[in-house]
Amino acid sequence: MSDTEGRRPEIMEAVERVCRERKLRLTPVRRQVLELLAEEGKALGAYELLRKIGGERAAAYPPAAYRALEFLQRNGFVHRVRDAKRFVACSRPGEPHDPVLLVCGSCGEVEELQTADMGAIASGISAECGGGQASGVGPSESGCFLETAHAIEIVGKCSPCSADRARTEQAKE
Amino acid sequence: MSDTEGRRPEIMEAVERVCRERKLRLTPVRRQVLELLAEEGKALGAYELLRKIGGERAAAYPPAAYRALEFLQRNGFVHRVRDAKRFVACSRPGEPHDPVLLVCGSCGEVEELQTADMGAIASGISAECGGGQASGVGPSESGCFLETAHAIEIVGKCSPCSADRARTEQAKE
DNA sequence: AATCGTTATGAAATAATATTGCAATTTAGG
DNA sequence: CCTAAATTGCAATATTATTTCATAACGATT
Repeated sequence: MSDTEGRRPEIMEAVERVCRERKLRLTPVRRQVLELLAEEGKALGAYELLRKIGGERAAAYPPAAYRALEFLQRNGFVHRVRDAKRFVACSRPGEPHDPVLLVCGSCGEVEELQTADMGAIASGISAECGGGQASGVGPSESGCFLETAHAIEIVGKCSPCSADRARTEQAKE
Repeated sequence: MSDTEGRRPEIMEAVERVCRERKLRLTPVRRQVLELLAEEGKALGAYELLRKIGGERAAAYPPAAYRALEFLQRNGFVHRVRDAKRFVACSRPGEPHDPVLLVCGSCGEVEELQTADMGAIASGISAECGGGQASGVGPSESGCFLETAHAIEIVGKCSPCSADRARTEQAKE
């Protein structure tokens, strides 16, 4: 179902290695947030994480979660899913990449596509879109927007939800 | 700068026509919200709109804005920019399309690319991403996620902001 | 024109998400 | 040990968004 489901040990190990290499401080809070995300294998909200971390007590202290998440994002261990207002463990921590996130508008499931070449995707999109409609876009332009893209979110409907809907529609008849 | 800047009359006319055709009720609040967005030609937040609509009075009544925006979105007259928590007038109201939004992470400027074929973009992306990394993705799969995509947001950096940064970096030297 | 079901609006309250500012502590490095 | 930088604790607050219930407007049909 998820990219990281059941991969907690693998992910934690990779992140620890990267932190050693880059001399990053994977403090207890940061580690715990990442563990929770890797364990769940799905996108969680900041307040969900807070509740899991410290029960009633920590729930009153949002900045703890946001700060840990900020660190994890900055270093590519976690991606922010803006559409769903959630955060998800990166499925390939340490291998720097710009994420392409598929967000299911029905169930909130997030899937992460891997690419090292955002530029190629960008070219594909701007070619498909004609390129002439929006100014300053497209690989041929200087200062091209897409060449500097750093995050893509696609909202749609995942396979299970599509199936659910098909079943529902059928039931109506 | 923006897709809709200075196009308010044109946009309003198109929307009014579509509403007549489809027997949609473009009530005063809905019209006003759309006019504001078309006039500004950029993405605005719900509370910004509230303040512009009714001053202090309406600022205390969020649902008015959200309900109008919901109607406008549902009918394709406005797009929601989730990343920026803003809303922007559609540059081609009435021509149904799935939007591809380019959001500048620095200044919040939103540009709308036009495409009638989200599927082609999706194919491009999943081909570029290998398709094998994420399960259930890619045109070859049944129940493919991307074929049902209905919104794409790309966060990056617009040309002016890229230029700004270049200048700043230069100044540092 | 009266009725009726649907759709839209008014209003208060509250939920959910996110940030700011400052003080205290911890850490890494010299 | 000492210092500068990074991190954490904590309170308060800002911002965005939704829920609930009651009232009002619309429009199709009689």
